[in-house]
Amino acid sequence: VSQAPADGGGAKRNPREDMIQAAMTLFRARGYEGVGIADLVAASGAPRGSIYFHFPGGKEQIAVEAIRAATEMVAAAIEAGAASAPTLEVFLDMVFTEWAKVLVESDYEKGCGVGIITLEMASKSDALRAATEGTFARWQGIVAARAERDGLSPTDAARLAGATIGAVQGAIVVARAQRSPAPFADAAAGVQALARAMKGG
Amino acid sequence: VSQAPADGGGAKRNPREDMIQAAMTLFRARGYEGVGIADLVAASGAPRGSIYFHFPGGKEQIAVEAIRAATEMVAAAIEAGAASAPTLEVFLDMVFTEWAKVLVESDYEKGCGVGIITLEMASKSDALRAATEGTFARWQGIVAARAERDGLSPTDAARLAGATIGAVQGAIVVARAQRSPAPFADAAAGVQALARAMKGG
Amino acid sequence: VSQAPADGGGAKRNPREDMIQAAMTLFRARGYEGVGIADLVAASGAPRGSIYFHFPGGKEQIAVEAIRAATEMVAAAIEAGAASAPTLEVFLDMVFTEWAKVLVESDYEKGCGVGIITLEMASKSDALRAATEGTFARWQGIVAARAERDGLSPTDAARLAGATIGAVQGAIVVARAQRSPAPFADAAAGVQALARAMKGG
Amino acid sequence: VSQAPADGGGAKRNPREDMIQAAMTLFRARGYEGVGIADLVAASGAPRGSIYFHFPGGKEQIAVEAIRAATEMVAAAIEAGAASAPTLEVFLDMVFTEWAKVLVESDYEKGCGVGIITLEMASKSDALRAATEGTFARWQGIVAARAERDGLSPTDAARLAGATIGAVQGAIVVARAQRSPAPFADAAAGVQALARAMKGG
DNA sequence: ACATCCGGGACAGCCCGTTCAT
DNA sequence: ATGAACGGGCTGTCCCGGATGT
Repeated sequence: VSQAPADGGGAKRNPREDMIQAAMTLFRARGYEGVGIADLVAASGAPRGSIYFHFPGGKEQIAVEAIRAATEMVAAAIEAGAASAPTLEVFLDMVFTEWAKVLVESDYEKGCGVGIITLEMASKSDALRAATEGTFARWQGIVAARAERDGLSPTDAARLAGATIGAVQGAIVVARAQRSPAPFADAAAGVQALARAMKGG
Repeated sequence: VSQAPADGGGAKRNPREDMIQAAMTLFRARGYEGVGIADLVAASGAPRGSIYFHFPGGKEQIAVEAIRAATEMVAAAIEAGAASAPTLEVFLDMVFTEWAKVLVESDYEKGCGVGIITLEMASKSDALRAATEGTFARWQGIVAARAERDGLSPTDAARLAGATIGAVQGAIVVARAQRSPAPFADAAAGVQALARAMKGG
Repeated sequence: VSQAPADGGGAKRNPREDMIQAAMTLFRARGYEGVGIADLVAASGAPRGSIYFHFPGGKEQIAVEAIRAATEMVAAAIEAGAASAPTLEVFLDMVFTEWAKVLVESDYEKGCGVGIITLEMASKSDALRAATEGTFARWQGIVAARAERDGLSPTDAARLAGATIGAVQGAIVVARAQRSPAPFADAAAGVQALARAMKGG
Repeated sequence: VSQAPADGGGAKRNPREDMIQAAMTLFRARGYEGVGIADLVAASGAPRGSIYFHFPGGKEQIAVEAIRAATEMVAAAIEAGAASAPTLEVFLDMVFTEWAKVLVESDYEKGCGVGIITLEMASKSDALRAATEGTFARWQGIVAARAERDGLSPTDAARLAGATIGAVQGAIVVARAQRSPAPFADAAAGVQALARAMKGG
């Protein structure tokens, strides 16, 4: 990244970073077990031989780093929304709308890589489970902070944020099964009702 | 196993049924790709040689039938709750509480087999995706019917039911990541707020 | 084996047996680590897909069974020599002479598979080490029995047999390094001297 | 490490020498194929990148130099024994006793690196085979010289020395298989009988 | 109808010995 | 003299058919 001063824009960058990007993309669609190292190599264009130089921990380490990257990428998007939205309700709507758009525009192939890795691997690899744990806590914290900004108590804000993060994950599951964005609207309704109740009460 | 009506004394039942039961159990914990045919054979005690006699469609067919069996098993539990609960709010609480109990008592190993298969396989096998689609619609229908019984309009009932089913799936994801039942409480709060708003409005 | 009634003599037999035979041959020349599963498949003509049906323990199990087969094959040869030789000294000479012939005729490629596996794997796999332990004890027992038949005490016979088995293994090592049968002559001289001393004493 | 003459305080010595020492140690226990470059780097602490600067011939060259170093190290020990022992018989006993001690004290992990490389690589690399050839000739020469000093003819001395070197190699093999020092006693008996016969004759 | 042995490629993740840019 | 990077090959295991009984 640093030593590419005059790069038109389409050239290859760090093979290590390419691998993580490819992992994020493929895990989102096909899960951890459904993606092989060979797929990651093919998708990233990274050289096969240096995988275990960059990632001595193997596929699991790649996934951990992909989870971290995805965590920050999504966190940045949520934070941008939280900063730009005039009210909490608008912000929450943005969250569900944006996720629905991701699903629809990818023809329901792109889900949440962290969610799928959680379900597949939580019982098998504690390293992966721990990585996913941090992800949801991170996202929840951003939502809670925005909620507090609108006057909610820390307790209420945490609860609302937990409901939001969970509702998104669930909507992704049902939306992919039904090939429909409707679950996001349903989920948004629940979270919005909670937000209103907390504000009104 | 539990509803065996007149079995002389612990003898083997239908090997076909045993396989489906084993598949349900294993898929819930480790996902579709994480469970091999050998695991199913070992867990079910079914004869290895006749798998492709009973299930010509192979592993995918086993999963489809396991999804159908799980769909009906969970549907029966939800219907029992819907019939016994005095109010919609109590019923909704029961749903989240029961699911939380499943997670906690299995040390967060048992999730929802349909949810995990959805995320893993929706992009790969339309047969599996279609099976999961029916599952969520079925469960949602039961919840919606109970909501209508409490006076909600069909439109509101469907939305509330959709929020409920999605919130459960999402809570499972986050609960497994965090090894905590808290996400179910958060999710319940959102759904309850929506139910109250619909009743009050 | 059973369903090949009218087989001229050169046709394929049990693929399991073929694999073990190939393993014996290849391990003798190149050692355990120097021979891959692919080599065994190529040399034996056995089907690749059923290796782990016949040998669930993998390469190690193949080696254990190859060691057992080699043990018995050599034991049979030693026993034949022990039975046919008129005196202990003639028998001992036969042992060294026969082994020297194996080395020379194979251009010093064929050694003792058990010896090489011992040196390579004794510190890594106790299953393999234990298999080799039995091999040398078995061979030593045959030699000792022949020595007792010539009047040696059990103590002397065991010692002489131990010296013989060890001397053969050592002669194989040095002969392969020097591409010469001379080490067998030297080794035989030592063992013969011991036999004579025991008889004379 | 031990003979470091004027080293300020435990600092690193020649990385080239460290690599050879590590190779000797590891090859003795696990063989040539069983030791990887990474193991050598880890055990020696030498920088990974400069291996092919110091050893352009790669792993094979490292092994050749390790063989040469081991040859001289053992030769020095044998020569010391030959010089100090009052008689040929005492000297021979020392050889077997010392080797037995090496095996026992290392829990049968340390063998003769030259012997194992011979068996593994004689058919694959003539460079390695040739190196091992010189080793055994060197050791044999020292033993023969000591035997001549006790009055044996050059012919007898060479034969006795050959028997000795071979018997040691063989005893190492059997001792590692059986986790017992007994093979050294058996081997010593044979060689001692030969020495006595030659002297007496 | 039902069960079994065996066969069949393909590919999984991992690690090897080696070389390049500096 | 070296950290970074590389192509190839390792063992193990996958899901799945034929051939063969019973």
